[in-house]
This record gives sequence, structure tokens and C-alpha cells, in this order.
Amino acid sequence: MDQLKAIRYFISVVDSGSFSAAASQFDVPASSISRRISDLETSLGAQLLKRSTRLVSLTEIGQSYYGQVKDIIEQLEQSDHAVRSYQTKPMGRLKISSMVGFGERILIPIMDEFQQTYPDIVLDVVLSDELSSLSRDDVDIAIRGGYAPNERVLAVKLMANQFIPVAAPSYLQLHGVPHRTEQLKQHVGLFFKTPMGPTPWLSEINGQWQQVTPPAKLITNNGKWLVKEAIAGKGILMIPNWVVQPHLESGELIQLAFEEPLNITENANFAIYMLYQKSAYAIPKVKAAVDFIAARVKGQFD
Amino acid sequence: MDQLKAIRYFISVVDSGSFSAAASQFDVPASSISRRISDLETSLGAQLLKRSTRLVSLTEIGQSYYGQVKDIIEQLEQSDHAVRSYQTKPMGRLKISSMVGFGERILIPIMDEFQQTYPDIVLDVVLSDELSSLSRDDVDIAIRGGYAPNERVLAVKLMANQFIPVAAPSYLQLHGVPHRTEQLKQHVGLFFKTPMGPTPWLSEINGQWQQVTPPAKLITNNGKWLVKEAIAGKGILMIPNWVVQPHLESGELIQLAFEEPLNITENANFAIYMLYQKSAYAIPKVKAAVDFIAARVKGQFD
DNA sequence: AATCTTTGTTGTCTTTTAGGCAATAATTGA
DNA sequence: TCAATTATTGCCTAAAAGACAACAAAGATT
Repeated sequence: MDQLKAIRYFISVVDSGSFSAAASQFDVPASSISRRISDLETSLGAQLLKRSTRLVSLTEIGQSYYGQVKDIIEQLEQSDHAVRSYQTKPMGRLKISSMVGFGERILIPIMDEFQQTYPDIVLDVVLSDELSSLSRDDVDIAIRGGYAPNERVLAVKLMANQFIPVAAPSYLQLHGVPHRTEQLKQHVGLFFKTPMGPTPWLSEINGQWQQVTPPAKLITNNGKWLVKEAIAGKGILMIPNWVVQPHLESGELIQLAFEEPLNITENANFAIYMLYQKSAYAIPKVKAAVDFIAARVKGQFD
Repeated sequence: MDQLKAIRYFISVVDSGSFSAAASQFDVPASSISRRISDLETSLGAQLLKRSTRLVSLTEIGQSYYGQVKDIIEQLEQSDHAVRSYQTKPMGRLKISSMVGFGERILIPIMDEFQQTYPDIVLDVVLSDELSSLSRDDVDIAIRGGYAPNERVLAVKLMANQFIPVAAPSYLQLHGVPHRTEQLKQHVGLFFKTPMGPTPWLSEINGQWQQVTPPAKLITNNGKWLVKEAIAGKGILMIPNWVVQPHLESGELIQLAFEEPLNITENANFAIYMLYQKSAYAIPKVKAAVDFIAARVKGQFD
């Protein structure tokens, strides 16, 4: 008996809720579906499905088996895919999804050289702050500010993502330079809006994290605009340090120093991670890109 | 193509290192092995094995595929086994492996009632402090002082396993009652020997964990003997609190209190866990025992 | 309530796929 | 160099899955 085939039929029947739907999905007669699943049940010595001509439902043990084999089949298909996409030469379409800011300022500049090194790889880079599903084969590499969703996905820390407070010299001349985080409430805030919403500013005062968010002047997820407004002296901005690094060096913006810690999260380990399927690392194009990005970003900005 | 069959052949060839050995293992002609694996390679579009008439070895991608499918096949066989041994009534042989001390003092007393509740389950309880392999179907439930080996094994925390320092009143009269962990070095130690070796005593002094191990009088893995010697006033003993609970209540032993934290590990989460295969929970006898033990032990000692 | 339609199962035949056996080629050990 | 072991290939047989028709059962329709 081809158990794998039987399991695929079984999963299809459960997902579609009928034998005939599964039959048309696999383009075989319904009798085949019926026979294979019946074989499977016989070999397992238990009934997986409760049949009535109009409704197909899972038995208790069928429910349990379904949950397990669905995962197993998915793993197997991932492994098969990894082998199939294996070539000795890195080539093919490589889809990378990155956060907008990181993509514009860090990723795209280094990928020019990547394309020259690997001319047979067709890059498909999507910049978005939405979370995309790494598992459904649509994205090979994702760059996000969070951890790996499960144990089959590897997360490489590319760089720290420390939010720092900055302001233009003109703003500080007008409103004064704050030295204690509590003073921030008397200032003007420019707010970065993450996919999870606007980020309140937190400060650890006397061992307790408290909000020290100033009144808002602007809230946007567009980093460039925020920086432009900050340079124009419109307010104080909390933003990842790598975004404003050149403006700090040119003197257009000045980093503020406070006596108390200031951040946008209580968790100090906020960082940017490169995520990819563990099994996909066997595919040369993925390996090439993962190694390249890790080497460039970590070497340059760490 | 029966991919599952091909993969089983492939795994056997890798494990045995030859096609003919795999053939005799499955009792089929070697030509079948050759054909199936060849089919598999064709369907995957990559070579998995490097053949030379005398030596069979894995290619790079074959190595990767082998590691993945071996795990997948094992999962599938566990799932199949769970369905096959599924009965509505809890019955059959149930093998439990437990640490000696826990088994004698906690497990065996409650399992009397378990046998009355489930007369059709034949208990096979092995007490040992050695680590046994849960995965090879030889043990259904293991009770150990550690974490789960992988994500398919569930670990239920049964009780804390806090080591506390105790001594007999007679000992304390003779040697004095220590109040600071540093004083322990002037005392006499009775040492519990875990499977990982003897356990040094650690204390957090000025924010740093340091050894405060006294000179040894006795080192053994036999908890009963240790307790007996401690009651006889032979020395100070570090031992899990549930082991000496009755002796503390009777006054035969007294728990020592120190100004600094004292433990045998820097990790505070030392505890006793019940381990079992996730998929095995579908088997009524396993479910019955897991639920029973969790309810009894957690309710009684938590 | 009677009929119609959809759906799953069963029987029979055909096609596909894996197993069995002998012959062959290739590599290693004596 | 010869013998022995081992993987592959060709050809035949056996087993298993697919195709198609007929049938039975459960809802839906009238």
C-alpha cells in the first residue's frame, strides 16, 4: 500500500469535507479515494472517518491522526522541495521580504553587489512592514524586528535596533535641552508607528518603567518624513540609531542624553533578525544570500 | 511511485552502508532497492548517494535529506503506532521509568489506586537514575529531573525539586548552628550523587555564585542511607525537600536557614518533570496514567 | 410522502508499478 | 591476475492503483 498517497487523500477529504471533492482535486475517480482511505484504516486498525452520504467527519482518533500527518506531510514536502531546488550553482528566483526602513537604507545598497556576484539569481525584493508567512514558500528570506516563529525557522541577528532620542539643534535652541526623561512631557513628540501601532516612550524612573510620552505632533510609519520633520526642528524623535546615523554625523540632528534609561520597550534585546527556513539553507541561492547579507550587515553595522 | 517505500530503502542503505545489506533487511532483491532509490533521485532531480561498487556514501544534499526524512519517518511511525494501539478502554502494558527516590516515595504509593481504577493496565515500573530513551518505544512515561529532549516530547512539571540543607539536632548541638553559608566549610557534608556526579553546594555571596562545599563524610546516590546518616548526626545534608518532609515534621531533622541563598545549581527552576511522547497521549492507557499522575502529584505536593 | 439528486461503496477490467531472477559491469582483496 | 562482492540492467511476473459502471443510502425538492 502506498501509505503516503492514502494519507494525502485522507487530508484532502478532511479539508474539503467530501470524498468526491478530494477525487476531483486529485483528478481520480472517487472510488480510488474510498479504496485508499479504506486500506489505510484497515492497516491502522481503526476508523478515521465517520461517513454518511451527505457528511464526512473525523472520529476522535482520526482527528488526532489528521493533526499529526498533516504536519508530517508538510515537512516532507519542504524537504523534497529543498532537494528539488538544489543546484550546484546559486540560481533561480529569490524572494526577500524586508522591513521598509531597513530595506531602503541597508539592504538595497548591498544587494547591487550581490547581483553582480550571482548574476543567475533573480532578486524579488518586497519592502513591507506587514508580517509575511515564511512557510508558504512565497518568501525565501524575511527581515523582521522579531524572533523566529518556530523551531524550523532560523533567526540570524543582523544588528541591534536601539531606539534613540534625537532632535535638531534649532529645536533645542528654542525649547531647551532636556536632561531628565520626565521633562519630555513638556516637549513635542514625533512618533514612529510600527505594525503593532504607535510606540509610547518608556523610561525607568526609580526602578519602574513609566510612560514619558510627549504630546504628538506627527505620527507616521514613514521614517524619511519623520527624519525630515525632526531636522526641520519640529520635535523630538525616537528612532533606530542606524536610521539617523548619517544625520548625527553631519550635525543635522543631535542625540539627547538622559539621566534615566529611555526606550520604547522594556525588553533590551530589541533587534533586527534575518529569518529563513532551516531546510532551505541547502538551496544554494538561499545559502548564498543568507551568508552574503549576514557578512555585509554584521560586518558593517555591528 | 511509493515515495515512502523508497525513503525507507534509502534510510536503510545509508544506515547499513550498502544496497545489498538493505536488500536482505527488507527481504527483497537488491535490484529493487537500486530501482526505488533511483526513482526517488529522479523524482527529486538530485543525486542522494555516491555509489562505488564497494562504498556507498551520501552527497551533500543527500546528507541533508537523510537527516530530515529519518525524522519524518520516525514521526509517522509514532503516529501510526498511536492509532494502532488506540482502544477506547485503557488497557495493555504501561512502562514507566522513574528516578529511584521519587519512585519509592511518591510514585509507588499512588499507583496502588491507579491499578484499582484501571485493572486492565499492566504496570511495568522501572526505578533508575539512568537516563532512558523515551523515543524507542520502550518507555511510555519517564519521570526525570530535567527538560524535554525535543519538541515532540511533552514535559509536565510535577513538583519543585528544591534542595534544602538539613541536619540532626544532635549534630547542631555538637558543631553549632551555621548562619552564613561561608561557615559551611567548617562543617561536615553528606553528599547526594546525581547521575551527573556529586553536586557541589553553591551560594550567592555578594551577587556571585561560589562553592561553599564542606569536606565530605559520605557520598552516595542512596537517599535513604544519606537521611539515616543525617539523622544519626553525622553531618549536614543537601537534599530535595520532599524527601525529608516527614523527618522535618517529626523533628528528627531541622532545616537550616542562611542569610545567603544556598542551592546546588544556579538555575532556580530545578524541578521534576513527567515526560511522554506527544502522540502517545492518544493512547488511552498513556492518557489515563499521565492525567492520573499529574493530578495526584501536583495536587498533593505543589 | 414520493421523487430526485448527490455521494460513497462495490465489482470488474485495465494500467501502472514493484518484485524476482538472471546476466553484466565494476571495483576491491588475495 | 583472478576471485569475489556489489550495484545495475533487461525481461518477466505479481501486486496494487486507476477507470468505469452499477448500486445503495441519505438529504433535498416538490
